[in-house]
Amino acid sequence: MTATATATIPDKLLGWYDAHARTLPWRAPPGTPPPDPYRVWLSEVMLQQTTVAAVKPYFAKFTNSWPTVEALAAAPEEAVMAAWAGLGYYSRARNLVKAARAVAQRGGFPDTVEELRKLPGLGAYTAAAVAAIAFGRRAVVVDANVERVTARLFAIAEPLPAARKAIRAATDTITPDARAGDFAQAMMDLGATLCTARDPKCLLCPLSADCAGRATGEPAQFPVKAPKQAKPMRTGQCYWIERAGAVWLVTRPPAGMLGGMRALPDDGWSVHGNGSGQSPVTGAGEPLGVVRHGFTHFTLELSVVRHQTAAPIAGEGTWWPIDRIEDAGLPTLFAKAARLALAQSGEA
DNA sequence: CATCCGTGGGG
DNA sequence: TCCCCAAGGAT
Repeated sequence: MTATATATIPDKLLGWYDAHARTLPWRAPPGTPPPDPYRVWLSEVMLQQTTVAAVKPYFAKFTNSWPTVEALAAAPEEAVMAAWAGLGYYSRARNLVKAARAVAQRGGFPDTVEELRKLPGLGAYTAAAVAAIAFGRRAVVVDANVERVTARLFAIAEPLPAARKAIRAATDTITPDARAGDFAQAMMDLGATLCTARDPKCLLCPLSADCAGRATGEPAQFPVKAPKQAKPMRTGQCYWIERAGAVWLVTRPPAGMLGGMRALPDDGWSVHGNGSGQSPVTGAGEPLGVVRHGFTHFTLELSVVRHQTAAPIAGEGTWWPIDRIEDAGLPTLFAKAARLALAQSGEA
């Protein structure tokens, strides 16, 4: 019997990873010393529910502006929020600053899952990933890729999210003591490139002979998921208030939707079901059009209304130069609204 | 355990 | 156009 025939699942997977690992800016090649924990942590937080392609330019921008966790800890939160604009899930950016300051305060990153887990923004997944990838700890790393790979490998038929316990236990049984970081990344690479959600490429998979899901003939049925609810529609207004080449911007409350981000003033659509239609300025505005934007749990149709006024504006805010609007760090919804307003004034 | 929290790309 | 999905976490 050959070594290949008796190789274990982790051995086969690590062998595949040695030959096929993706090259990524935050990653060390297989078998080489681990990368800077700061870069591992930063990339893992950015990658939460976010694609590799979307993360790459942000990772470059952040490591360029703030090369170390100490540099990030010293940065104004406002600058970090603005740099994060467009990446989504903005509580990540707020927690990023908090965690960086805690790490700088204690003189470096903790190197165990238990201690990492205490940092804001690090849950079970991220704490395990950093411990394994940056510190070589044996940790059970389960993200959406691993969930899918493991559910197929063991043909786990229980639907998510209830199946998470069984999936974690099964992943634990195949996680090796050595090279746990490479193993975790190998599972994620396998899920991202071969064991994909639709149309898994079993013919190229190093684990196909071991895969109970493939043996069923329909590996793509795993993991089984509960049906999803339809997204409701909400409507609202936002206001492009101009005065002398500047536009009125506000900073949103720290918690809630787009929390802590700079924004155009609006009529409260994110708090109530629909917006009130109530402008912060008196007088009739000029309707510029509608921006449609999909959030996780509802779709928004946001009407953009222009006001030109010399009157003071109620509430806190700042007059932002319109020719520097790109630097305001607006989240995508308001960047779209601003684009609409600018296109309209270009025609005027 | 359920809900909230963004965004862009692919089928 | 619409739906699904992606290196989840906090409450």
